[in-house]
Amino acid sequence: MQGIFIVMTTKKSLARGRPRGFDPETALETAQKLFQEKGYDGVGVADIGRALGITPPSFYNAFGSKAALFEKVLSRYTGSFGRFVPDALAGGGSAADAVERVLRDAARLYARKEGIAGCLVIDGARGSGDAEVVALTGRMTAESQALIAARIAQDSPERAELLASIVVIALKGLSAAARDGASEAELRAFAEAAAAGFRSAFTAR
Amino acid sequence: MQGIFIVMTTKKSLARGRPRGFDPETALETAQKLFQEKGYDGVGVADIGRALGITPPSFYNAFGSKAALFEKVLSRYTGSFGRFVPDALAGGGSAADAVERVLRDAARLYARKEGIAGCLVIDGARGSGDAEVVALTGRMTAESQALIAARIAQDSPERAELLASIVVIALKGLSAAARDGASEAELRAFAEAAAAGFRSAFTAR
DNA sequence: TGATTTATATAGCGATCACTATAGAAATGC
DNA sequence: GCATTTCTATAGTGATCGCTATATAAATCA
Repeated sequence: MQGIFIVMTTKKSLARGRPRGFDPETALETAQKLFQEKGYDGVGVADIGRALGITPPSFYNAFGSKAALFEKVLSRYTGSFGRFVPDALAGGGSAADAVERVLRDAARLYARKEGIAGCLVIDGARGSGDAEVVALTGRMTAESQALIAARIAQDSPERAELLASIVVIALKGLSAAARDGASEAELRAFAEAAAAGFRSAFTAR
Repeated sequence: MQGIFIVMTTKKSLARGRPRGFDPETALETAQKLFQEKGYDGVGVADIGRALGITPPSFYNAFGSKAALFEKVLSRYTGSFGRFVPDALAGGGSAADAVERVLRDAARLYARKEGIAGCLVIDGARGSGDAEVVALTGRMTAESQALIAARIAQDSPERAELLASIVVIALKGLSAAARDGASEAELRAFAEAAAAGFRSAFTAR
């Protein structure tokens, strides 16, 4: 009897002690919006607490630290919104076709919607004074770049690294421009041009 | 007699009072390096004072405020380093040729040299909590975009605005990537691809 | 020399930051 | 009922931020 319960409850705990007054998943969603609007340094723990209706001790009991919360938010982000990169790469056609899908999707997804614009991984910690979170987002960007390079390498193993860096620089331009208020039409126009430019670099030689 | 002196000395004053213990022009240069390394929010007045060997009262007596100093630094920046945009636009050939020069020069100039990378106007205040300096750099970026649009309009008046936004998004990508540590080879490869992409967008239709 | 002007340094202001010590509230196990 | 466990709020920690009040040092003018 007991064994069954133990197996079924390894996740949520047996609800001993006072229950939480807020939903951690909702909290991650709220924190993601805040981080994406104002950047890592622009969001204070007090801001998050106010948005969630909780006080600092509850925050630290649930998440450990501001940096740890940001890491959880980033993980959630790459698992949902950020899936468009591997998804676009997984489609058919040449590497140039795959890159074109990546850039077009980025233009569509990065465009401002309800106050949110750009990529949290690329720009969420940009300019932050916290070296730890800057390094974290840098590693995550490098991981996406590696995914892109791996796809390009299927068609052009020699120049995959350099060609992938071209795509990532374009994504950084799209994210920065979106955060600066560029319209979706402008982002789309750039994505088309960048895709054409990539195709010419990809085809050349 | 007095009138002549007044006209001749509106700038440097007649050296009444105790003279400055530091050179304001050198201070602007030092501050520019600091702002470009760490961004507006990343540089404290104490940092600048330490680098110049002066104390806060001297700083505020000379520059008024941190934001005012940043504005002076930006003005100095656009008059020297930032001249590459109007200079590249002023050359011959088509608008696509002019844009290609802009992008190539940006790749070369934005690449990290002595710890400095990217564009101070584009990224110097990115993510800052100071709305005033963010608005200032935004206006300055818009001015450069207007210059680019004006050149494109000579060849393609209908689509000049959208085409100019493509160029600025590319510049934002170059600046962000340079600050993230991209090599000059990567920046150049992107600039070539972006120039080719712009040419295809410019020629189309 | 003495008054005036300007720049300097010491010290500290109020605000904000991430974070925490302490204690009380709300659940379960026995 | 009572102990245990967990989450909660009040209040405040030390550090850092941009900036300044006060007083003094160093120059010129009369």
